[in-house]
Amino acid sequence: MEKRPKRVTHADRVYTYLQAQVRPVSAYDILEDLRGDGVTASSTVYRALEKLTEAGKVHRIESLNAWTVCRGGHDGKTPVFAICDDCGAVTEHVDNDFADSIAGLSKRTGFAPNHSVLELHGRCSDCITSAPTP
Amino acid sequence: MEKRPKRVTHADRVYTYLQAQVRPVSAYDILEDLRGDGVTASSTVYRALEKLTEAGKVHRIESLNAWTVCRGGHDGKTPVFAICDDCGAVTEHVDNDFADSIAGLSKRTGFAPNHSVLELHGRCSDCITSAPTP
DNA sequence: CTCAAGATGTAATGTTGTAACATTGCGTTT
DNA sequence: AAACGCAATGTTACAACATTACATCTTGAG
Repeated sequence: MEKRPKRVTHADRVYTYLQAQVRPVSAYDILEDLRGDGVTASSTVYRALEKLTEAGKVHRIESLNAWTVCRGGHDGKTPVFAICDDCGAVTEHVDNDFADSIAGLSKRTGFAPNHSVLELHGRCSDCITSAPTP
Repeated sequence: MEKRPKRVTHADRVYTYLQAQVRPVSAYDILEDLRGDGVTASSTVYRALEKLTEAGKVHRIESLNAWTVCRGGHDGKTPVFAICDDCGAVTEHVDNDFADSIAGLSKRTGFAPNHSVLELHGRCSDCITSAPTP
């Protein structure tokens, strides 16, 4: 007797797709790649991304206009993204130092942070190793 | 021997305009407001913004797709922006804690940061005071 | 079964940003 | 003055990203 599965929504498909990606992808990339699965409109993709973001399952990388699955395992803590401008790799970090920095600035200024965008651009260790700067 | 003044460019006009704004504005807002001064194309605005950004005179707020004049006085240090989602006010901070956090993450992971996007969204102290959360 | 809520489709539109190439203004060189 | 070089600007078109309004379909609760 198998349990009747909930219907598979496009949000599920988008999530599965994002899990398979090694880099952030744009909403329109998602659309193109999921057309074969019946996703035909950008609005559907954005609705899926909105739900997944609310659920904390995906993140938007503001400085790339792109989306990535959450690989952080952070519990409400702010993720920090390290973005390699050479190879495009993005790693997600949960970092208490940053959390403390935010708390400190908040305390000093009276600003009450709600959601933070922390995105570091540079070169990942792999790219540095394979092609050191002259 | 007097130094010949360079001609007034649209980049100068954009800079002056941005200095007069209390919040970040979009490139197309700039375009609309400077039409009377002969700025007629988005490309001109973007070229101006690119130059000013390279010169460190303006910043792009990634999470708002908007631009603001530099009010930080940081010397190559990464600015942190606190963005009030209620009133739209944005304050720029130079914060050594954040710089240390970046350095720490870099050391631990081997990632070499080049440019960082640090944008905190929340409520500013003014908005908190005038309408405390229930 | 029926209905309400949610999911999706459709189509249009809005917003942001860039590319490619022509033209202009102005100082320097000849 | 004429020719030249170069940066700034204009023009046009388009790419990329995102939202909106409304119609239709699906599903689970009652």
